[in-house]
Amino acid sequence: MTDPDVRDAIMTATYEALCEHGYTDLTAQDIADRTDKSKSLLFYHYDSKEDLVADFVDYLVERFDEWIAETRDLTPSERLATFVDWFLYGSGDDDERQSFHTAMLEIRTQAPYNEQYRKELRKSDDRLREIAEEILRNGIETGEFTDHDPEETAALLIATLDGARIRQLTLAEDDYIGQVRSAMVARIFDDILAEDVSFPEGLLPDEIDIEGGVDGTSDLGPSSETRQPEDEHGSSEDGAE
Amino acid sequence: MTDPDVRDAIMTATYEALCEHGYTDLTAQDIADRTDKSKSLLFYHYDSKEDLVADFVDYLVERFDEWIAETRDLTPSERLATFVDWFLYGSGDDDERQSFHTAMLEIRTQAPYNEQYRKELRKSDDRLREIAEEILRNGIETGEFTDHDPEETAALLIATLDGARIRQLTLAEDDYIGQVRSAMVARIFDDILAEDVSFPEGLLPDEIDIEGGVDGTSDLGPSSETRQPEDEHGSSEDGAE
Amino acid sequence: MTDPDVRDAIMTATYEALCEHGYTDLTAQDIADRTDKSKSLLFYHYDSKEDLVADFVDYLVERFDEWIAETRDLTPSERLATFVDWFLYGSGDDDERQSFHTAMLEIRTQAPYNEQYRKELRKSDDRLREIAEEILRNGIETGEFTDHDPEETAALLIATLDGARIRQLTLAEDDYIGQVRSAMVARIFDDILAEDVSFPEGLLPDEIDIEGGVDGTSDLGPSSETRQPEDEHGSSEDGAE
Amino acid sequence: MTDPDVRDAIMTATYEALCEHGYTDLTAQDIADRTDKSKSLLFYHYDSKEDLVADFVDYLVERFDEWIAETRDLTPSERLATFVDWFLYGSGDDDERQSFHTAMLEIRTQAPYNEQYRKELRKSDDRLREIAEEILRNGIETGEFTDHDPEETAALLIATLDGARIRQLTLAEDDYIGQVRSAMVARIFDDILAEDVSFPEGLLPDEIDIEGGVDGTSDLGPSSETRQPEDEHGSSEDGAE
DNA sequence: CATGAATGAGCATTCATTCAT
DNA sequence: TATGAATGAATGCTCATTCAT
Repeated sequence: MTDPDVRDAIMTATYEALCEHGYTDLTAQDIADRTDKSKSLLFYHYDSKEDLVADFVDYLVERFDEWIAETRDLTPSERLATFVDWFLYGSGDDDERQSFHTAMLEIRTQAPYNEQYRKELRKSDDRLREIAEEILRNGIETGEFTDHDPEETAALLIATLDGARIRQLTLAEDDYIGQVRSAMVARIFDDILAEDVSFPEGLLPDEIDIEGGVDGTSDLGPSSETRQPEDEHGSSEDGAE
Repeated sequence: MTDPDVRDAIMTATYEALCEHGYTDLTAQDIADRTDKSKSLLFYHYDSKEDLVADFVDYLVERFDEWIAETRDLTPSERLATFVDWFLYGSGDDDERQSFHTAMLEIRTQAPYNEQYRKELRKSDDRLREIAEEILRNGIETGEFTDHDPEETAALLIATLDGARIRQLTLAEDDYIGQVRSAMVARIFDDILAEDVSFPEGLLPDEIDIEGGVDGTSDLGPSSETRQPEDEHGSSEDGAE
Repeated sequence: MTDPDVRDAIMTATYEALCEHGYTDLTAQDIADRTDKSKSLLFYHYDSKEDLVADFVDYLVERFDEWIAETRDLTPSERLATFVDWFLYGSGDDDERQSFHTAMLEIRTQAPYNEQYRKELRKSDDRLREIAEEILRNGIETGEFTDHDPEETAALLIATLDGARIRQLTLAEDDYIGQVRSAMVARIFDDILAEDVSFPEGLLPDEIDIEGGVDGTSDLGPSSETRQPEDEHGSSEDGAE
Repeated sequence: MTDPDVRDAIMTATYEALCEHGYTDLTAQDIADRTDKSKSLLFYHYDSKEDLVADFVDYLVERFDEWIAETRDLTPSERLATFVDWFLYGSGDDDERQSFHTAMLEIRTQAPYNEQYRKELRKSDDRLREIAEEILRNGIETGEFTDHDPEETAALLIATLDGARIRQLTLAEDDYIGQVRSAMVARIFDDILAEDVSFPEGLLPDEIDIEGGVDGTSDLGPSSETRQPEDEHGSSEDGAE
């Protein structure tokens, strides 16, 4: 894989195919069809479909890291809010986002059976927890957050965020995520934020762009616009003081 | 499906097959192999494999309801602790439990693509939320819990529990669940429990027995013993006062 | 494989496909095409193509044993001559016979790489050597053959016969087999046969019928006729006195 | 193919790949991997894989001729013994030799389906028979051998040798070759050798070196040592008087 | 009810060969 | 010469589902 364009093309095609078919029904053909290349080429570049998907997970981590870098300049509470909303609402248009997270959940679901996926996913999750802890720790240092155990809180935070998202995806018809978000602000962040700090309205920076390009010409969706959480979650500021 | 014994046999076989192969690799043959009947018979009783799995989810709800009935006599805080530990630690031996939840997660993962699964799973989830809300509401009534919005709290609680379990299953190597549990007790229950009430040490009643039998002769594991959470979560009472 | 008709059908189809394509280019489809059944059925009855071919070799041994039984009543020297000509000229029409032996040789060729084939082929070869030794031993007992080491002679005999056939198949344009046959009669049998015994003109009993039927309606070739070696080998009796 | 070094490199690689994978599983990649060149280059030098293999057979004949030239100075009975042992035991270490002959047998097996291979193999075989006849004819002239038909005897001899080797390769677990060798000495050579001549203990001259180099730096194995047949065949002189 | 046999639609993967550079 | 990238045509095998009995 000497040519990064080809990898990008395959990764983008994989992303699209995952959104459309889900992991369980993902075939090599589905991926190739979203490429101007042949199915055989996939196996020229990867030893197996599994390898390809594992690389896809890795690719996502790279995109995530790029995105995280963009939030460095925000204050801890802003970063926290950004993090939460990115987690809960993500990037891409609504349908695509749901499709994508569904597919990713399917891949996670295979982790117990699949060493390779497990390894990549853990790598990705380690980054996630590191970032969350870093944000909390910074907040404690700057005095924006009350003193608490950042590791434990990060674990709780991410469990809740992940659970909320997964449940929204797999079960809910109503705005389950919004409900959890307010509860989280009220019950968890209220304890964490210092007296005079309120939980900022979510503001996402440039989204994670799967395609990795800068011009947003990807057909992965209108990925360069700043996303706002839907209105019903706007109640956050009310619940946060 | 006129004969309930046959249904039980098929459901038990499905459970075992799911534990062993996971949903993605579950074949009709796998199920039939765990039965003294033939593969064709499955299609005599169900129109498709999908139908069979959907019925399996329904079957689980029935078992859940039976199990819930057994907790009616506990105090709200006891029921809450029981609920939490059942959710996080479940029934069955350790391996089986994990296998089972992994397989169930796979099925949930299909919900976005599968109307039928979605319907059954929502039914199951509705029961779950009802129970959680009921427990919280009862606690408020008896004064064991402080006044709060039970629906929102239930949503938060379940999101966290679900997220913790899923993350333990799909990502964690360490005792992630234990970490989340303590954080939850410290940050969420502390607010909920009235001044003089502490979070009880988890005590599970008779477990949900998938097999539904009363004699416990099933090979689904030693399912009738009362389970205790592992030691590291026993710290709950410490963190809850 | 409860129904022997199906096995027979598959074996016959395998025989024909082997004759036509050779082992190297034998595909499951080729076999299925010579059946009124589907390709999938082959894998219903056999776990793999390899298993099927191994069973085919076994099937041949069964046919061989049936054929051998028919020669029990001949005198040792007659049996020897029959054995030699069966080995060198075999059954079936000329083209088919060659094709078949070629395919069998390909299978033998895989033995060093394939445990399963090796096992079946050895079984088949053990029968062959047993029969040859039995013939020689009987001849010594009846005084038709001079005293010699039957095991060693059988080894030499079969090596020569096998080599001759293989070389005819893979290399020769001329009547190489005939040449070897006369030389064998002159140089080997001359020593073995007692003073007053001459090597009988080859006379094959009913041929080995791959199909195993009794009516010869198989399309495996006109297999029930008594075969005679081609004329040019008729010189055998000349060289043997 | 202007550069003989490239041809040598490809031929050597082909030899090694054949030993390791056998003909049936020989891929162009396998050959290229044993070269410092790319797979595409093979198709630059040869129109097809088949062409390459055909050239490989031709290459072997060239090596054989070089080797034969070295035996010119021996007496006919010495050359005969050398020829026999070269045929039965060949050159190279034990494993390699077997692997190689197995692969060659696979190629021979394709001859009936493949004009090109057939042509090359016949050329190679013609040389073999010529040499055998030449040795026998010389022996008759010098009086070392009794008068007999050299062509017929050569045919018999080679059939037996070839059969023995092939059977050892594809079937035998025991020392089948040794058994045939003694029988051959006792039953065939005894008739051929003049009264006062005994079959010499096999002595191989410099072996055929596939690589064709003179310095023996090839990793084809320690190919320049004189090989001796295994002990159990040393009984030849005993059986030959 | 119950089943063994049967099948069609796929699917991941392989590999000789081609081609632009 | 030389190669990395690319591909079409197969191939063995799987599995939900059907059906005759």
